[in-house]
Amino acid sequence: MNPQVLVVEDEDALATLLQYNLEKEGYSVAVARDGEEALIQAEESTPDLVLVDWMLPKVSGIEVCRRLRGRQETANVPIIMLTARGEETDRVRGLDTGADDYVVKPFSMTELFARIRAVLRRIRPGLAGDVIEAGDISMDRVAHRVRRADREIHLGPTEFRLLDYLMQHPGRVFSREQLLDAVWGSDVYVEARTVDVHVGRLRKALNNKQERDPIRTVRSAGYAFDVNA
Amino acid sequence: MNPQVLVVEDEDALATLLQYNLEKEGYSVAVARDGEEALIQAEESTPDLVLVDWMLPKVSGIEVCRRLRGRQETANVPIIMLTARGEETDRVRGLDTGADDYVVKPFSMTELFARIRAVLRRIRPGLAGDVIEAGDISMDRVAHRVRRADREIHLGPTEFRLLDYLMQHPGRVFSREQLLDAVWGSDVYVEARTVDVHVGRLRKALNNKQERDPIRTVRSAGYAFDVNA
DNA sequence: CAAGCGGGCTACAGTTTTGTGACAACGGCC
DNA sequence: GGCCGTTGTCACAAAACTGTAGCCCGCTTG
Repeated sequence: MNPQVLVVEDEDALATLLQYNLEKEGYSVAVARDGEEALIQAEESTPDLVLVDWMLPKVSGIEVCRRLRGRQETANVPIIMLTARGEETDRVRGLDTGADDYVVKPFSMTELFARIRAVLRRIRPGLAGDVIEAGDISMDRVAHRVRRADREIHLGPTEFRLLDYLMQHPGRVFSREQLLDAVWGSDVYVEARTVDVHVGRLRKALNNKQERDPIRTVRSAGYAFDVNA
Repeated sequence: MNPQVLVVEDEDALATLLQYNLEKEGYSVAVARDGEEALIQAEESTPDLVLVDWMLPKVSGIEVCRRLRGRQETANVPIIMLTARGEETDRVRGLDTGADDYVVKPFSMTELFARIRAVLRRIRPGLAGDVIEAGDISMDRVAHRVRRADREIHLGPTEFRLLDYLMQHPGRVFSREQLLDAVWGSDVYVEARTVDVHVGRLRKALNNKQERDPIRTVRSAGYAFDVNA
C-alpha cells in the first residue's frame, strides 16, 4: 500500500535522516549505500520512487539514473536527484539523464516531501497520498477540500494544515508545542494556547450536532485525532 | 484491545500454526480458508491486519488485496502477503496491488512477527509500538490510552503516569517514597499518603466489579503491579 | 483485649488546564 | 479606502484534577 522509496545515499547521517523522516511520513524505505547496491535493490523490488544522491562511490548518481531508465522494469520509476550546491550547473545533465526532479542540498524535509508528492502525483497518480480518509471524514490535499459525511467542510488554511497533520498520524497525541512546530513552523513564535483556539475552530467546523468529535483532548498532554467510530 | 488479524490461508497446517502462534503473541485471530470467505469476514469485522496467502482457491491473494483496497472500510487495512519461493518475481505485482509487505515461505514466526509489528507501526501507530500489556490491561503511551478487557479506561495525568510506572516494573514493590520520586518527581514535595489516594483512584478506574485488582498492597512496604493471568 | 499502626475511602477546597467568545490586527480584493 | 475572511491573544468561565485531612476498619502487638 505505502509507496516504496529507495534511497541511494552513501553518507550515513543523511541516509538515516531520510529514512527516519520518510517512514514517519508513511513511506516504506530501503537504503542503498552505493550505486551498485542501488541497482540490485531496484531490481529485486521495484520501488515506486528513487531518491538518489548525485555523488556516489562506484557508480555515480547519473549512471544509476541511466541504468534504471535503461532497464525495462524500472524505466518508468520516478527519480529525484539530490545535488549539492555548486553542482547546480549539472542539473541539466541530471534531468537529461532521466531524473524527474532534483533537490538542492541542504533542503528541508518539508520541501522534499512536497517534491516527492509532486513527482508521484505526476507519474503515479494515486500513490501520492493526496486523499486521506478516516471514518466519514475525507480530505483531499490537492483540491484542498474536506468533507464529512457527504457535506463540504470549509476550513481556513491553518485549520486545514492542522487537520492534515493530525490525520497523518491518527491516534497519536501531540503536545501543543509539537503541533506548533509541525503546523505553524518551527521558526514562528505563537502562544501555545493558540493551538487550543484553532482546535476549537476546527471542531466547530467539523462536528455537526450529534457527530462524534474526532479530536481527543488529552489533559496536560495535547490533542490526538481518533479514527474509530 | 488486541489487534485483530485475519489470516487467509487454505493450507490447514499452516493456518492452524499461524493462528496458534499469533494468539500466543497477543493477537486476536480469525481464519478464512479462501478468498471469498476472506472478503466476507473482512467486511463483517474490519480487521487491523490481513495476512493473505498468495495462492488461494477461488479468489487469488492478489484479487483479495485489490478488493479489500477497493472497499471503503477496508481500504486502509494493512496487508501482508505470504508468497512461496519462486513466486518472488511476482512481488512487484503484490506490492503494486496494495500489499504493504510480503514474507517468503518458509518463514520463521519471529520474522513474521517483526514484519507485522513493522507494518502496524507504520500504518496504525499505536497498535504496535509503545504498548505495554499485562493480562487484560493494555496501555498505549503514544496514543495515551489505557484499556482493560475491551473498554476504554479514562485516567487523569497522574494516574496515567503511576500506572505506567508500575506496569514498567511488574511484580516489584515500591515504597510510597519511591513512587513519589518516580511519578511525581524528586523535586516536588507531597505527603506520602497522597500515593494511597491515587492508587485508590487508579483502582476504582481500573477495576470493574468482579475483576481482579492488579495492584497489590504490601503492608508497611508499598504497592506493586501484579501481572498474573 | 486494648492500643496503635497502616491503609482504604470520602469530602472538599484549591489549582491547573481547557473551552470559548470577543477583539484588534492583518492582508487581499474590489 | 472599506469590506471580508483569517489569525493570534486575552480574559473569563467551565471542567478536570490534585493534595490533604479526617474517619473508619482490620490487623498487629504487647
